Amino acid sequence: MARPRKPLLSRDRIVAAALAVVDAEGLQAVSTRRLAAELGVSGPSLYNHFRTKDEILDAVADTVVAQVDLSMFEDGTHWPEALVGWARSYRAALAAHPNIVPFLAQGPGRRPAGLRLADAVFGGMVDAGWPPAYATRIGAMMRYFVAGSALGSFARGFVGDPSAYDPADYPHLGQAHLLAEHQQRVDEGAFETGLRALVDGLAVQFEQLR
Amino acid sequence: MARPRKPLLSRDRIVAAALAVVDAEGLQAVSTRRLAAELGVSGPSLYNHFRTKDEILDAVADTVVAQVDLSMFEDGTHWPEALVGWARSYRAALAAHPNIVPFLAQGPGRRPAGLRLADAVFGGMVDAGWPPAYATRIGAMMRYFVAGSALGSFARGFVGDPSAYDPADYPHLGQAHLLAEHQQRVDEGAFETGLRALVDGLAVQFEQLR
DNA sequence: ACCTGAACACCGTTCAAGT
DNA sequence: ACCTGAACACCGTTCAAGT
Repeated sequence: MARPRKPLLSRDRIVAAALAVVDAEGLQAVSTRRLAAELGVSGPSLYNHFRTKDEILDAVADTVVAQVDLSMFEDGTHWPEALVGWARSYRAALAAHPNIVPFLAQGPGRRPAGLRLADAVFGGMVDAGWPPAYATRIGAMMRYFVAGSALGSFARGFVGDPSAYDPADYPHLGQAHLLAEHQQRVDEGAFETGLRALVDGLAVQFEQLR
Repeated sequence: MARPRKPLLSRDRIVAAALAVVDAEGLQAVSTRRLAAELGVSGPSLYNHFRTKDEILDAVADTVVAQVDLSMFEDGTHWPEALVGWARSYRAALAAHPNIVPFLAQGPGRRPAGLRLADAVFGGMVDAGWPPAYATRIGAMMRYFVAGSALGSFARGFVGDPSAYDPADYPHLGQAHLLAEHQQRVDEGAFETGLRALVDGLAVQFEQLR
């Protein structure tokens, strides 16, 4: 076949195929040969569009982060509400593609969507009256919390079998086997409670700065 | 050589070798052949001690989590101080081996050290007067925050080169290139500020429950 | 029980060759 | 410029064979 007169591939098609595989089967299922097969080409073809496999995953991560709503930092919303709305949108974007999160949260993060996000939060907090050093820390701590919550379910860490928790070893985990059953409710409840606590706690510090 | 009269390997030796490779060169540098070479045996030998490579990494993750200090939940420390001390020890344990964190935070988490940790926090919060549903959420949110903070540096996400931040694209990132330089201070400051906010915010909720 | 080498079905990436 | 097949140096894991 050699070179077709119209390219068979594009960066967008490759990224879409990679995201589909990541979502359906996880990070480890993504291989250049697998993606190529999915796209009807041979393995090395991908290297005409990306320099490495990691660059493909970087682009996938970027499209996920690009889904995060940042409008609340520009429309005059008060900072506590802006932070809450943004964090929910941020978490929703990551939770929609949980398998890419470990890659996303590790990488160097100089991806455009990540920088736009950092820019918006920082600007929003400074405009609201936070000193720049605090605005930086707020962006960082929210990323810790959101990435951590999207990275792996807390509740899924517990098996549904009660016999897994010997009272001699784990005296307080008598009800832990119920967590798996209510995984989503537990994780969302923890996220909301933590978000509330973070923002309430920041309000305390904001007052002390006046 | 076949079977030696004294075993060449042990689970502990394999785990120690894996942790050393993870720390020195990252998760992707860990391969069964590489570990075997490091231990002076051939690749398949490892399968006499672990069923899969993931089981080896599970054991590595468990030894890291086992370093976390849980004593503050049993010695009568008031809950806000207990939470702060525990979170610092938790973060320190993970930050000492950042490369294992993505694996650790993702896994099913039915590792003994993880269960002991969950048991201690839950028991400590219930003893302090928190309703069980809240105690669960507190354990979960702290894990989100600590894992997220250990997973990847926030500050390292920014390049040290000022020209990377075109003011037209990122109007508020004019100083962002300084972050890389002060990476550790920035990440630790964000962790401490976030931890303070979380605990202060929880105190507000604790009052409302009375 | 615990080690070995050979083997299977994979990887990411490079490169010369084709149009 | 953009595709191909062949090739290189790797993987995780299984298995029969040895003591």
